[in-house]
Order: sequence, then C-alpha cells, then structure tokens
Amino acid sequence: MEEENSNLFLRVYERLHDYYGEQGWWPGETPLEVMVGAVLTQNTNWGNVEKAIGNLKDRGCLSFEALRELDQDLLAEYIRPSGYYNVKAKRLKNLLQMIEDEYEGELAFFFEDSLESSRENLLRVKGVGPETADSILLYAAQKPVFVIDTYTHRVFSRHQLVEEDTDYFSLQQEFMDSLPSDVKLFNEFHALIVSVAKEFCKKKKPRCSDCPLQRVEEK
DNA sequence: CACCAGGCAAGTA
DNA sequence: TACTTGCATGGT
Repeated sequence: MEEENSNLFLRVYERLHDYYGEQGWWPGETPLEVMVGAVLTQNTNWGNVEKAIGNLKDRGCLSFEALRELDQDLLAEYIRPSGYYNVKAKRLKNLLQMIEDEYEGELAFFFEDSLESSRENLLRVKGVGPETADSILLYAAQKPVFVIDTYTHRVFSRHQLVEEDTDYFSLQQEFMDSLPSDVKLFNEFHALIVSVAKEFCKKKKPRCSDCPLQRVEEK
C-alpha cells in the first residue's frame, strides 16, 4: 500500500518531468529575495510580485539591513503592485524581527539552523503560515520540505490521487512519506505541479484531454 | 463585466 | 471546531 503510493507519486513526477523538463525554481537571485517573494506571492499572481521586487531593487532596498531600516509605510508603497500591501509590509517586518530576535539579525544563522527549529520560528511569525514557511525553508534555506499549495491540492484531488478534504499537514505527510527526502526533487516536483496546474488544471476551464497526467493512476 | 492569482489571521456562532 | 470575511493589485 505504502509502496504502491510511493510508485504512484514518483510516476506523477516522471510524467511531469518528461513533459516540462527542469524548472529551475525559485525565481530569485538571493535567499533574501526568495524569502521576500514567498511573502509577497501569498494569494497573488507572480507577475505582480516581480513588479514589487523590482521596485525594492530599484530603491536599493532588497537587503536585510535596508529592509530593517525602511519605514513600514514606505515599504508598503514599494510593494504596492503585489496587493495586500499594508498587511504584507507588516508581515515582512515581522519576519525580519524574528531573525533579529532569534538569530542576532544574521540571515546566515537562520539558514544554518535545523529544519525543525527554523520551521517553528517561522510559524510563530504573524503572517507566515505553513506554505510560506515551507517555501522559505525549501527554496531559500535548501531544506528538504515538500511545499503544498492550492495547485498541489487541486491537481492531486482532481486526479483522485489524494482525499478531497485533506489538510496541509496530511497532504505534506503523504508526499514526504512517499518520496525520498531530496531537496532537488522536492523543488522540481512542486514547480512542475504549478506548471501543470496553470496549463491544464485551471479552476474554471480545465483542459483534461491534453493533460500529461491523464490515467497516471493506471499501472 | 466577473473571476482569478504559488495565504493568512481574525471574527463569528 | 467550522465557516466567513478582510486584505488589494493587475491580468484575462
């Protein structure tokens, strides 16, 4: 049973990898940029996030020190294109404050901390939920955590590969129990799921007939 | 025009 | 515990 499931999930990965090839996520030049992007992309189109990050770069504010010194209302103005700019400015400040408090303001210390400890610290930050925390851990800190998002849930439940009403933690456990714990695999797999969801598994008009995952559940 | 996008916290019953 | 609502821009 567990073995069958493992093969199934890996088969999904292989199908997607064959279809799309390497994804090379996360789009971001530095771990800090990845962290900021993880917060800004909450329920938000990535294109808008790029504009917001572009603003921060233009202002020379895309560093830990610069962001710490930046006034919250000004930060909100810079990240305006990404939407929810007031709450997100606060959330970014909360995140920076946590690193200040727990890691002496050293990003490197945070990235070097254990998976368990850094995850707990992230989840204590107001505005950082499980997906944002795990995105930071996987894509910025390079820790082996599988990131679950709405696309993951939609694609896998549409294909009846997981229960419809499973929660974040249960779904994550299924992936991590079924797959070898490998940063590169988790990174690529999640990125591939986003790609296939965007192309074939839209909320309103899915194009199931051309989807590379059709009949993946058959041996 | 309506709907959607790589969530999360806070409020209500 | 299990819904509901606010947050907000920009693309289709």
